[in-house]
Amino acid sequence: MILNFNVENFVKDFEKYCHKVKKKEFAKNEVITTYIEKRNQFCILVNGNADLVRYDFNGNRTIIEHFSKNDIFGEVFYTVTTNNELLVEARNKCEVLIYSYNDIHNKCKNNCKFHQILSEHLPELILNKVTDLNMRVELLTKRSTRDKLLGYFSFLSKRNFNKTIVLPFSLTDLADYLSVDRSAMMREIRLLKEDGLIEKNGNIITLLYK
Amino acid sequence: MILNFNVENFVKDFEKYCHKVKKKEFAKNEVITTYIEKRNQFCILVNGNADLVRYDFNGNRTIIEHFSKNDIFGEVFYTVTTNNELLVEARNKCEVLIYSYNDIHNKCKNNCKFHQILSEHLPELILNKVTDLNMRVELLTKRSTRDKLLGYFSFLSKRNFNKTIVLPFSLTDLADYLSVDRSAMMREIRLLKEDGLIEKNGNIITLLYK
DNA sequence: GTTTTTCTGTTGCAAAAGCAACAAAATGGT
DNA sequence: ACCATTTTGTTGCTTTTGCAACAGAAAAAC
Repeated sequence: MILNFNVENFVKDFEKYCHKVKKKEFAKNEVITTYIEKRNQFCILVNGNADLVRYDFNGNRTIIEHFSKNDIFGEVFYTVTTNNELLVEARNKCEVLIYSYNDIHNKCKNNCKFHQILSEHLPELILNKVTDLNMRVELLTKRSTRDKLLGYFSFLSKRNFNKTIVLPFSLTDLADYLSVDRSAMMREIRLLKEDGLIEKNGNIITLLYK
Repeated sequence: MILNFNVENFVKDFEKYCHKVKKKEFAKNEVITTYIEKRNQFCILVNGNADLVRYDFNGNRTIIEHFSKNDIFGEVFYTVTTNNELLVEARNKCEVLIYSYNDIHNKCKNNCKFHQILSEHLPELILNKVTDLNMRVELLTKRSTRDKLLGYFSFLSKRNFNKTIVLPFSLTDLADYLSVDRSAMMREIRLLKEDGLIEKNGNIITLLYK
């Protein structure tokens, strides 16, 4: 996420600002929060990697969003419309700032700086989510696994101004993110290599076209 | 879209508020705006139906969003990440309020009421887009055409508190919205009927399960 | 009210994606 | 350094989806 709002600085001295905000640690695979109970949590991932994940009734797992350092998540950014479980799971050891709010739009009773800064930047933060979501819809509406892969690779490539990209998660997770079968995706990756469109070395991919 | 912000009243007296805002009419199939050129348009659909549509290189058409009376669209709500054409097309005769802004977050030089109200409600409006987008991701990540159909039907059913729903567009457009092949979708609808899960009469569908 | 166009519904066939299962490689934990 | 677990890569087979083509129904245009 690219922001004018400097999350890093904001997070650094959070204790100065508001004592209602807690920093918590999570081990790998721990559930950081769920989007089903209405606990109104707003979270900042200070360190580590986490995924917003949905499990459906058929046992399929879908990665809705992937979070890394300084990413922001919580129920403000996801008005739940689903019946399925929505969990944020720690991919590895995570440090998270958690703030439970009643109404994020209204000022904190203490009128503290944390909330002041937060509500000032909320539109910007939400607009960033919109950008991510639009990208995701863009990807998911592609008709074939091949186009989803190429679409995702070229998104990462453009964002980092580099034909060589490092996948932010495992191939197993990539399949869950693109919402396709893993083995079919592996087959397609092999065909992309055979067609000379990409080179692959572990989770490092180089685009050879254009 | 369900809003606290009363679009209808807001729109009614827009001339009082700001002379920079223009009302335009569009005939069926006319292009209302495109999201490629950076003209920074913010639009309110006063009357009619329109779709945000993408055409990809294979000629596939995807309906990204469907707009009806009082819906709001424009580039503020869609930070473009794509190479493809993104068009808003009038489905039938449309009346649209169009406002081209430099920076919607800053106040209008005239300090007019239009912009005051607009920027007050912008977070709310954007949050509504987020809800729509999350629903869309939810749908698109479903693995089969059947699940996409059932997911969409039950979304409409829940929203209107009714087991009987009226599809907001043609079956051809529904396929473009769910991002599946039309004939395959028709086949699946037939199977849903045969399995006794739905009843169908034109574009009126009744859910028979649960 | 007639013609033209779009939409619906269906089908046979081809292509793509999903499923299940397995071995090898890599990773993580202790 | 070892063992247990997860991930990668592959394959044969099945199921689902997409494509092309067409006829009838409905809607729009004139």
